[in-house]
Amino acid sequence: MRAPRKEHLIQTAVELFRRRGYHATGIDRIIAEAGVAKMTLYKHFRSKDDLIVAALRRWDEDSRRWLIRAIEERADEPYERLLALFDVLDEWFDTPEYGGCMFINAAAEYPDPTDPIHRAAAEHKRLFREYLQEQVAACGFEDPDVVTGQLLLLMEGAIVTAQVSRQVGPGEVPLARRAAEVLLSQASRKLSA
Amino acid sequence: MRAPRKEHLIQTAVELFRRRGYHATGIDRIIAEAGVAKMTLYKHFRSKDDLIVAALRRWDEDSRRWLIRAIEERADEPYERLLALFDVLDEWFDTPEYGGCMFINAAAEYPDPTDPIHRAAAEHKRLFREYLQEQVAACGFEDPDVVTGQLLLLMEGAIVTAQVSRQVGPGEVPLARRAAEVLLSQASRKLSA
DNA sequence: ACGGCGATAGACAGAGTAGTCTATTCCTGG
DNA sequence: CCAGGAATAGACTACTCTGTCTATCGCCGT
Repeated sequence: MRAPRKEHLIQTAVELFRRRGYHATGIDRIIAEAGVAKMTLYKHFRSKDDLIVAALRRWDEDSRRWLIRAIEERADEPYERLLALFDVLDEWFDTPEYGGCMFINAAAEYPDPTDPIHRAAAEHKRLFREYLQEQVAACGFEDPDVVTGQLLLLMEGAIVTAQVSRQVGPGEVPLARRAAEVLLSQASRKLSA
Repeated sequence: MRAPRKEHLIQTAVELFRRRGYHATGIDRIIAEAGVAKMTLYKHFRSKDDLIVAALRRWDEDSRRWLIRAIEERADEPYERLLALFDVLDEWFDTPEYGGCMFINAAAEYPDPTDPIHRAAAEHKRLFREYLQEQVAACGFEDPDVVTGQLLLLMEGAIVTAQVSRQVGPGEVPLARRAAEVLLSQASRKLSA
């Protein structure tokens, strides 16, 4: 085995940071949960911040992969995928331990935009935007930047609203989905398919 | 004077929590910045959490007042106010020390929805929704809940995107505003005015 | 069977945390 | 001018934090 401890450490860190937040999660808690010695952690990571960045990168990959796969399981056509995105969000929000988006939360706790942690969060958003924009472009919209940006606004809005106003939501997602349908139907396309 | 120290303390706490976050801001820092003794703080607040809640309530009032006033300075008609909201957001995002929404950030650092801090954050969102819904209702939309909810999704989405992807934004706000225009124009009204 | 290496537990440093307490000082009302 | 109450500085408790260091243990291949 190469570095199963490192992997396990990152995995544990992801879970704890997601559930409890960054400042609120101590190193001691992480190593206890991972069943690993402190020196092992500091052999693999220079600092806690370093571990946070690693956790963000790992969750970036995992969550994007999961999200994209879930979307593509539900819809083959790019246009339907844009709407399926919201159904997948719904599924996510319904998990009992839902605590918002790990990357938004990271940007909240590390406000300095030049901080590596904040940058890692921003990078995640950039990468998901790339995927979404591909789908939008495949639909033949005239202004894919605009359409993508608007869908992302609805998505982020739903994520945050579901996080802050937990119980209230009879469903932000149906709202977001309906809004997306209207926006897409009103956006001009290069050719009518 | 009745309790100017308490007021000043809350004001200082608001600024520090907004700029640096909650866990990252220590009691010592707050009293130093406010030029106040520690005992004075604990005479007025039972705990740090108590102070956080007080700061959130204060900022809830101040920010809502500021936001509503800014909207109503720009537009007299409810319909225009719904759009003016986004222009006001733009102004807000353009301040150099912009660090996102204090309430979203609080919900991120205190994920437990039963935590008084989290609840104070949710309460702010609820109260602003009330105002917005009045404006929407005044426009005569058939389903004011839906319209309000969709506008809020765009608003929250813009707030978060501006926070996370700082530099990138050639403007989430124009996007959000255009989306709002489309959604409003497509929503059915009871009577055509 | 044994040597070596990597992980272990856990002590430790140094700073920082929230919150309590005391002794002094300052300011105000009578 | 003086008494009283409130705010002050700052010591202090009891933890917790990140990060370092050491001494021991266990497992591996040879």
